[in-house]
Amino acid sequence: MDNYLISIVGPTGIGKTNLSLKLAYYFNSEIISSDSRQFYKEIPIGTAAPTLVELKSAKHHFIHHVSIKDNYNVGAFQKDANIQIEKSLSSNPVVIMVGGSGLYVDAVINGIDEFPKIDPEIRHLLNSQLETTGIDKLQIELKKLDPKIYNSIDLKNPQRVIRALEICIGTNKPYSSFLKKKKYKTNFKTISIGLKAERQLIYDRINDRVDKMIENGLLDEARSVFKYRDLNSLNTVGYKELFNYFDGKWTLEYAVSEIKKNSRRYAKRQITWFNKDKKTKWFEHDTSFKDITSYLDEELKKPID
RNA sequence: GGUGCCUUAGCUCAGUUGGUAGAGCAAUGGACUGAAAAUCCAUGUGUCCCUGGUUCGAUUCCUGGAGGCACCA
Repeated sequence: MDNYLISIVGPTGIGKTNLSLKLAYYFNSEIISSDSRQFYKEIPIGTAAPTLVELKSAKHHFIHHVSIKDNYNVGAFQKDANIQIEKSLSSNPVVIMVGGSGLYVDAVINGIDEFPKIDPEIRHLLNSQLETTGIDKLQIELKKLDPKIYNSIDLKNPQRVIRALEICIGTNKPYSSFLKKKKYKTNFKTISIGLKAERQLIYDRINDRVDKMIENGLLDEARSVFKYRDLNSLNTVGYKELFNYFDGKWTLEYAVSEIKKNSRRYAKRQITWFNKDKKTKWFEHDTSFKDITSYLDEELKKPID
């Protein structure tokens, strides 16, 4: 039998974790998490990470494996995940990947170009330039350093402009020169399945889940990382809003309703992203487990091309 | 029971000296190569409470009704 990565995608709160556990049991597989916030060990509640019991029911990777203080990103994840997937596949031909971070999922499945490490000071500098002189100056700078990328990225998006610039400045080469798009080779085939549901149901579940997080101690968790609020890892739904409450800027009630709203918007963006991949097979969230496994068993039987 | 004010988008409200309407928020669609639970772009949502009347034409003016709020009994 060939090696397979079964990737489970879908909006937050729809039941991906639960399905991954059942599939891990069914295939006797290990689980790779592709959730860019469940990586962080300090923030399990607000990121809806699997519980200790759930973590014990199957071998998990990339859950709580780094600290909010670490500078972790897609590139690092892609490398780490590929190594881990190889390892896991050596003992079982099927490995499960589950998570809602589209870019991270994509990096593992389709690859991502390599970029050299850049001194974080450059980004810091560019960010303060953005504050003082505005994005126009940065756009002009980018046009000079990399006219090719200037014509293809979203110039109104400061994060995109700054990323391209930091590469140009840090490497003395245009950002676009790193976009090799070379053929990405893995020794596994990917089967992608998605969970979907009516928008209203997704939203209702998100709202309920936020209330449960509060009951389960999200406030204490957020308070415990409050002093690290400026870290990128904490620019996260559930924390950034509570930080405003701790500051006295928002009431708790308002902060909670903002968490719900931002989670809803996040779910919407996830749906947009995952809809792009036409190879994903979508299942209603309440599809029976048997229907899902019979689909997967069929796919596993197909000859690899 | 009386008097006054209110009723317009999912919500809060603006507005039309009479020519079927617009803000904020919510929502919706989209983008995405190391910040991605991030960041960015785009888009509207309508029995203008009901009923008659005046008028070429009423959401707007007038009559009656319903609901809400306030004050007075």
